[in-house]
Amino acid sequence: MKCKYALKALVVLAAAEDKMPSKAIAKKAKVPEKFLEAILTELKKNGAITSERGAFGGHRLAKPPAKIMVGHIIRAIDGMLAPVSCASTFYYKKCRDCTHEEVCVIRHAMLEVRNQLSDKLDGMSVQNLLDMSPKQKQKIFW
Amino acid sequence: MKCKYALKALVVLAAAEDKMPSKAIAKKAKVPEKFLEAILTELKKNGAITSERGAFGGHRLAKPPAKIMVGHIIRAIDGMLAPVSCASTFYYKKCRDCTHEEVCVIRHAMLEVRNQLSDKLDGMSVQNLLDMSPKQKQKIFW
DNA sequence: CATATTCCTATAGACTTTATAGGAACAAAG
DNA sequence: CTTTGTTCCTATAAAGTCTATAGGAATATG
Repeated sequence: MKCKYALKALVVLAAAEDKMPSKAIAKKAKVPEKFLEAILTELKKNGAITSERGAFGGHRLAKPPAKIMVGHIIRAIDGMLAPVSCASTFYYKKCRDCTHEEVCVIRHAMLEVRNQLSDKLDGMSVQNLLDMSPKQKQKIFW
Repeated sequence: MKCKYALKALVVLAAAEDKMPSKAIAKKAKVPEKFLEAILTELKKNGAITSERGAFGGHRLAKPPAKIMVGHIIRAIDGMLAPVSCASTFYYKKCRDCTHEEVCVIRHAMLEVRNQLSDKLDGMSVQNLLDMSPKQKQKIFW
């Protein structure tokens, strides 16, 4: 959910013409307000969005939506893409239950899975998401 | 872990020449005994293995390892492959936060992901896992 | 009957998920 | 300088999932 909410928020921001307060994003994205606040903070830390405080403050994308990659966001919010930590590039960690990692058949298999997954996810941008929406005036994304 | 343990148990059984008691599998696979017991029960329900009770009982594969698919096992143990339930084929469930599923951009994107994932995982058998192990007498899989 | 095993049920600690609540810090407008 | 609308920060918490552990009933063999 958290990850999904993050992506929804980014799509809303990508479609918006100006900065938006979290309340407005929450409404458009149908995400619990306070929960979204925390997510936006994470997205900011991650460099995907920027924010302005105070009255008439709000959030906006930090870069063009075509440069914000879904894989990057998922890693920031959810953690590793790989099914097992020993097959992760960005969150590598040794397994307790395998001693000969070089020959571990589970690891080899899961490396293949993780590579395919990251190819897909790192090649998919927020702009791509936006483009999946059918062309119409009243934008409904979900 | 659970899923990984299940796959490890299946690889051990695939490499074995005869039925094996759970204790022996646990040792070879380096999986907690009692936990493995529960997993083997699930694998049996799923049709991947058969078992015999009593002294000299044990577990064996229910079919040739080339016909036991990793995707099938993961679904049985972990549940859906899809990142979101609305994009799952076998575990479909409507999201609360999306009303127009047909146009939902998140769902469309995650459908692509789940399709690639299931192609990979449903095309990978326990035999394939076994074949990833380097050829040598003393079989060490992990 | 003794032994080795699967099978079944219950329990439990730690962690993750999915939030909610309350208020401090900040910025703009009147 | 007060009001209003924000972000930002910290704490709390209910529910669920994960990762087992424990104990023993049922079953099969010799």
